Amino acid sequence: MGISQRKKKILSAVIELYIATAEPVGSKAIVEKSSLGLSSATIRNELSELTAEGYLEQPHTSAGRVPSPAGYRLYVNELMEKGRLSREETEEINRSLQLKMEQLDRLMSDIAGSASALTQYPAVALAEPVAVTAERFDLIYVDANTFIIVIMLSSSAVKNKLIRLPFSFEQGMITRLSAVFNASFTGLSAASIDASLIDSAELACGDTLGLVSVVAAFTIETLKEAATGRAFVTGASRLLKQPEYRDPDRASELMSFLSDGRRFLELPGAPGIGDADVEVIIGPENVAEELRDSSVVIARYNAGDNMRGIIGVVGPTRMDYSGVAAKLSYIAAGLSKLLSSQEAPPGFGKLQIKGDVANEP
Amino acid sequence: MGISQRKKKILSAVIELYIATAEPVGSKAIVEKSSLGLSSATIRNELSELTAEGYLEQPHTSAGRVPSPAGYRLYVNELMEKGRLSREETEEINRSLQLKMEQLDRLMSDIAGSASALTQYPAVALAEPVAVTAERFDLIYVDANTFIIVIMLSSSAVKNKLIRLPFSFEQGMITRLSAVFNASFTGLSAASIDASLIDSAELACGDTLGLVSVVAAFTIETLKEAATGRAFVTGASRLLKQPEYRDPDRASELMSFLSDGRRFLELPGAPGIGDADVEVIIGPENVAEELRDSSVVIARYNAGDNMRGIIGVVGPTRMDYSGVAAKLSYIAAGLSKLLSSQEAPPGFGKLQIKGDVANEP
DNA sequence: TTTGGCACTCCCGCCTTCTGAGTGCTAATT
DNA sequence: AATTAGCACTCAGAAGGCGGGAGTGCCAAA
Repeated sequence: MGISQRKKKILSAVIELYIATAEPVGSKAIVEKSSLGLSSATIRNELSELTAEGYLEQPHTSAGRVPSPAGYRLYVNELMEKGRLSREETEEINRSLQLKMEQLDRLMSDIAGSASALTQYPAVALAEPVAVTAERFDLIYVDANTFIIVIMLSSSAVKNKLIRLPFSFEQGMITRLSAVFNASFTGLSAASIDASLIDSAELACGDTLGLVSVVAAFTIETLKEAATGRAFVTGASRLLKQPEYRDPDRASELMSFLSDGRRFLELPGAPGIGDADVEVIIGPENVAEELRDSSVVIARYNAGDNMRGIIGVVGPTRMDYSGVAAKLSYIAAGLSKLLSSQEAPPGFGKLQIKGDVANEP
Repeated sequence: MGISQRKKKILSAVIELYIATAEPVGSKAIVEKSSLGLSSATIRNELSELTAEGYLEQPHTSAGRVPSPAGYRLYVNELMEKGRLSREETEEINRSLQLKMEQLDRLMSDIAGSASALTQYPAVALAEPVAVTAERFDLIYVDANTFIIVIMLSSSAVKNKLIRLPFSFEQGMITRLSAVFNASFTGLSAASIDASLIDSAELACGDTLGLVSVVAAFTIETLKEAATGRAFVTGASRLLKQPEYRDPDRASELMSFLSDGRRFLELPGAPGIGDADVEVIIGPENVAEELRDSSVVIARYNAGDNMRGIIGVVGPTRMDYSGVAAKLSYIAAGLSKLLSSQEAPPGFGKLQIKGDVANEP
């Protein structure tokens, strides 16, 4: 059973005022701000019904009203106008997306950084773990004690390591290693690389020095690493600027939660109504205890089948849902496009360069 | 002109009590705690002299005494016993140092993490920028649209990137590129790679597709990247647990400072008395405005000539200098050893592996 | 159904008082 | 001469009391 149109307007007004001021809003404030031609008394009646219905709360008898989680939920689901981004904001986002792609880590932390800067709330960027295998091995002989392992993963990421050993080996051995690894270690998960596989590879190469073990160890390490979600948190200090976190205990609790970014993987609970690209989780809806009186806005990004992840923003329940959602959604969309395009790009590389070099006369 | 032995003892007592309780210490507390057989009246006399000499401060007339920066300085320089680490602590440190070395980034952030966990203050790990050049190029042909750039730097770090282009090229071209880059791009700084160099390289390879530009751009990017200091900050939230940062404004100020880790590079000001391995910077001695009423303990680490850096801890001036200094110094020493040994290691690789594989039956 | 009016509630900021820890000084003791 | 006991004094912080004012709820009139 819905509520009247007028009530919805009033509820929106309360929420928007509260978002702006962080203070309980009274009937008078609504009359002044929202221009529906009603008197404060009428508003009061409606307010008290909205309170009875659970959409608003009263901190104490003679205070104004504050939205309840249910109120926010209604607002987010039905009432909120989709925020629009200003020209400057989209430009800002585009700029940070166009940043260097070299390291995924760096990109993600930049993204988290600009999400945080843009929303003025702490932000988290995380990559969900994905199963990968090694696609291709290249071993580069540098000198008698040194070689480089280069592994290309099924995700198209490339990892490498310089190995310098206290004993020497021949270039031919490295070539053989390379062939053997390409033949028998590709397409495997970390778990399926076991001692017997290593033994037979040693046999195949005629390796008595343990080189196979060295390469295998790096392979395992790399695969495991790739299969681990990574998280980047930025802007935690912005939390302290919000009045609701002036209580150091509260702030501290949330901060500790934030500082272990991986805990964010717990969050995206029941995939919302139709799995919208942006999800809003309000206060008590959160599974994590520490977030019970904070809200989270999450956007998913997608890069082919090889990578997917989340960017999220944390703030007080009184949060500018509309603006934050719009920004995150824009960022996530851009990120998806960018990451997919890396897989099969336009003239990206070339253009990028010309610019770079030109700036370096 | 020194001060009497007894005064020093009293000063130490004040500082240690204050470190422990965070509250101004009175004459009575000293009598109870430190067991020199004196009455509170005697202590009071001494206290008032120490105050006159500037080693102590009085928040207000009828409060106890609090150490002044000068007092802390004296304590750190002369009075403080070198903290000893417990068995558990050294083990903890060793464990985190033995962690995977794969990524320097990861290692550094782990180190910052354990420094912070151990001291219960926020910690920063940073690598000072070092000039590097490319030492060796390897280009790996993957398929007609794809190749991998592998660059070995003078720091022995290896960087790579997968390049996928919307047009095709031949394997021979990649081979030629590789030769040309090894011939003319090694030993150069980012700044000395310019358009004319690229043009002549294009000529030398017969490259009309812009492949040279792609590789050159990545080279420049990589060199610049390597020449940029990196910073990792962890445990900022622990700050909020300290009573002196219960004021959200103060906390917020310091947090913002911390969140830009690079600002730490400003810190190690005048290389202290004899450039000890651990440096303590007390309150107003800090150049950075935001740190004027916080203290910083810094330890340097060194890894050959290729890398050096700092790990540091930030806290209130009332900080357990002795313990923190001991821990940082231990970590820095371990880090130096570890990083140098990577350059010319023992059986490191092999042993590491056997263990790893064994754990994976 | 809406509105003006009015009594009522109760938080918040302000002021006052009170308490107790701690000081500084003086006089007595060793 | 150094140390100690004793005592008056200071002052921050807690506790309590007192309006002011924003806001409510209800009633009666439009």
